[in-house]
Amino acid sequence: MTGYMDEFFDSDDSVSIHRFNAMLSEFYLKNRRPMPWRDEITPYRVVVSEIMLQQTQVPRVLKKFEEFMQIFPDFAALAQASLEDVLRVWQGLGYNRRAKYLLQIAQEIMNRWDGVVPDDPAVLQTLPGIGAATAGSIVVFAYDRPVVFIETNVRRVFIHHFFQDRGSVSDKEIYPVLNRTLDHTHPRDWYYSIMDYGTYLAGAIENPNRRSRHYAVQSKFSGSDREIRGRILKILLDEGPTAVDIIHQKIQSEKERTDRILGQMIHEGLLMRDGSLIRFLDSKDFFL
DNA sequence: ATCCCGACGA
DNA sequence: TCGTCGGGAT
Repeated sequence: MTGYMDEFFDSDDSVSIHRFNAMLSEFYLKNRRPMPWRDEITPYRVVVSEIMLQQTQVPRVLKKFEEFMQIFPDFAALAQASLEDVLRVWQGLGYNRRAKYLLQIAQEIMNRWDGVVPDDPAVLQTLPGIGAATAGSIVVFAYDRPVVFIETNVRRVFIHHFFQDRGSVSDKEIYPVLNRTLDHTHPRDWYYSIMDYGTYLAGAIENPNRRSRHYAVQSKFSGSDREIRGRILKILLDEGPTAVDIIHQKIQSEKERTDRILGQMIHEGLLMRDGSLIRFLDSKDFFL
């Protein structure tokens, strides 16, 4: 059934894929980055690290991870923590919604999954704050199973090597190549090597992800709502429940703007009004 | 000043 | 599909 050209391209692919994987493993042999969630692997440590790594670079996560593990050593401990406790440890990692997602994940793992992290990406994606990329990475890194997922390093490496002279490369195009390249015998190490090589590439050449169809530049932080949200969070962590007037005073922005931002944070389930005070939700306020 | 980065809700 | 969400490094 296969014509001459099909066979030609198939064998050509095999060769380039084989070379690529040989290059990867050679790179990894010399440049493997030690990380606490790689060197002592448990499903809990994998879940926590992957949520932290969603939008935060490795060096910043490295500084927080051990502290987080000391304070919340397992799902049981985390599931019983207050949102305020988790947010306090989370300080500095950014995107604070993730701290709440992580707390909810721990509660759901304990109560619905008997304390066991599901090994099915589709199931993991039903948990809050876990999308396709994180679901795949959890299954790969916790259970060493060959699941295909795309995140920034995968994207960077594959665009660089397999879409050399292309622009606007979509993830849809990357999936089939990734699927054929993935090492099904040692998927965990294979993905580790992709992560390390991708990070190396980021420093060595212009970011190939600029040629991804999904690449986007984010608005600047200084003067943004995000900055004010961060400051509101810090006030509440330092002062405890605080009157809206006091928050207005400390934030020093237009009242309407501060109110709008407070309203969003309440809407997201991070904060709540308690009489005239603003405070963090108690776990019982959102417990399943 | 610019760069980076996955999930979610509209 | 697009806008939003932090904060540190460079």
